[in-house]
Amino acid sequence: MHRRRRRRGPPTPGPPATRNRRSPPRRPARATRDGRPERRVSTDALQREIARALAALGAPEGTSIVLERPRDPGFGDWTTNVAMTLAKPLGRKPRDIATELVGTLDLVAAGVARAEIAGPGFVNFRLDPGAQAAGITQVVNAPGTFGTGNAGAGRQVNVEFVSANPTGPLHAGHGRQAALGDAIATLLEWTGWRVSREFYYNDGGGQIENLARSVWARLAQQMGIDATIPEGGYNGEYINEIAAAILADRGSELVRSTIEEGARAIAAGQRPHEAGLLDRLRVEAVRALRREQDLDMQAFGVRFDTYFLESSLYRDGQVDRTVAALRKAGHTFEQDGALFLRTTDFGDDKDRVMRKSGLKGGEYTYFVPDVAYHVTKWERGFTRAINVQGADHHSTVTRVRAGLQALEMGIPKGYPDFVLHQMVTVMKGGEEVKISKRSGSYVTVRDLIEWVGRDAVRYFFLMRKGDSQLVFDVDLARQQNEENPVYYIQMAHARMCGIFRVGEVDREQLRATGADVLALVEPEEQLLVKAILDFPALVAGAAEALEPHRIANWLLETARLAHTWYHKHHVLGEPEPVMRARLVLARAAQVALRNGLAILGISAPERM
RNA sequence: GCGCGAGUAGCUCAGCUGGAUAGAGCGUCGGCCUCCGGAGCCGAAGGUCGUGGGUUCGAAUCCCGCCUCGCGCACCA
Repeated sequence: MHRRRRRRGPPTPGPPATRNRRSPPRRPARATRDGRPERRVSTDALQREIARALAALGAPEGTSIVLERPRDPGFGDWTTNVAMTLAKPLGRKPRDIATELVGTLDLVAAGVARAEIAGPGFVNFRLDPGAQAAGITQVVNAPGTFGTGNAGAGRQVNVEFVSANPTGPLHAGHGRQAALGDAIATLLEWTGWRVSREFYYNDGGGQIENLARSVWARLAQQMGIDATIPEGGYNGEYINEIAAAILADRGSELVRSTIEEGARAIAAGQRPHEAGLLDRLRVEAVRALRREQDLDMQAFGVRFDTYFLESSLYRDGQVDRTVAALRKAGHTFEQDGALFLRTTDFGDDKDRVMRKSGLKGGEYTYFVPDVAYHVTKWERGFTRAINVQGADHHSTVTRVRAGLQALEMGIPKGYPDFVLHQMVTVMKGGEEVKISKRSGSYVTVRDLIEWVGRDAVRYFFLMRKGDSQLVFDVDLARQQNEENPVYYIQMAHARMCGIFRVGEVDREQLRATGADVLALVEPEEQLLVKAILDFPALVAGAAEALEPHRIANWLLETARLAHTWYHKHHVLGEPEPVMRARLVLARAAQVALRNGLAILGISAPERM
């Protein structure tokens, strides 16, 4: 799919803004692996009581008690495997330990209705249905913060993504990266990190040179002069458009004569000596393409806090400083006229060239500014940095990290984090849309947005984990029915809103107490309640793993439960306590769906 | 050849960092329904989790070998 992409972005920094900051709910001392803020009250009590009972049983100090949701709801609301993990240390059978544990437990103090032993030694706990539902009152009472956490504790993190070369429009692969990077950034914001979204722009190097020469050739052709796109150049129609724009603007005789000379030089495989004109074309072309890419990202609803230019690294001496530091640290050597970095000292399988030999032009290779760039991230105070890239660039991972280690400036070994995603295939009209590198034709982000809309593009790029190759089914994405997962989820949200609209109840003003939801006893209601209450832990887990697809899956499942509930039970017109309880549930479901969609950058319409 | 990723139901994919009888959607088969807002709902069939070992109370999940597919392996970015 995407070939020579990646490598980063346009200008105008802005204040290192943070968005979507939410007040940080605290997390339990160490309840479950991921903490379940909304259930904290009940699990903390349960946790404490189990710890007390285990101590009485003679369990070793510091035995970790893991409370989990059983996969099968038939097993109860919470389960623990301590009896099995203690089997070895205590030298007893898991079920015997479990039996004694249950006998010692004070169920009332633990806040559970029932405890039972099952399978090889699980202890399952069932909460009172009313107590279970009580959790959702917190959702309606504090809808804005539902799902937020504070694992980040206000620390700074830099998320770099898209970072396309300014050599062409953004294609489907960039779209996946934009959706992924933006969602990861939002996930981190929701869990208490101060996030800066960054786009690194490779506005130097050989690719840009090829771009300038390609524009030159098209310009010449448009003026009726014989010229060909150079080897490694760009053939896309957009080059013609850029050339046409330049021509319309400055097609003077002077320009014409210089172009003629330049075209002859290029044809002879030489660099045109009218470097001034080539430089101008480069500037024009880069500016035009950056503007296009900006418009694409804007249409996609992605905003960056910082656009970082590779050229600035040269201009302000960061590249030279980095090279000097690497030499000083003693990990460089010269060979065959080139300067090498001994990256093999840091896990690379081969030493890498930093500065090309004179024969090859004597310039720095891309990886030097890359290292210099990451040094600036560190120096700008980002103790954590995440790079979202296509898997076709995974070879840079070791290289950049090795370069940072070689500097011996205290940057951690795994810095930065990398999130790599696999390729994208676009299906349309039942067949794969082939890309042609030669002709420069491929599916752009803008094409996709025009075909199916921003929301669907986002969802389809986020519904699979990054490790999997992704098939983007345009025909499915544009459907306006339940087969389309985006439509299905948004419809669930709209339905919840519809209840309030028809009932003429202001859902924003709705507040609840535990007593209000005691009537939520139907199985469909219990399932929906559970799914909603799982949301905060889900967000925490997805943020930690940097896996937004978990949110997408949860949304689909929760939407399903909401539809099921909606079809089976009525809200309006029911007796007062039931209607009241169901309104609370409808509101909680609406809030949970809305917040989940917000993390993925997808709108939550009130009606469809 | 080396590195990374993937291999789970007919198809597309989940599987929450080692748990109980491996799940969902679509498709197939059988039945029900027409209700705040739109054909939705219930059930069934369908699996040697690529494969062979190992680790342990317990493996789709962790380790090793092999097979298949994708991506990468530049003095390109």
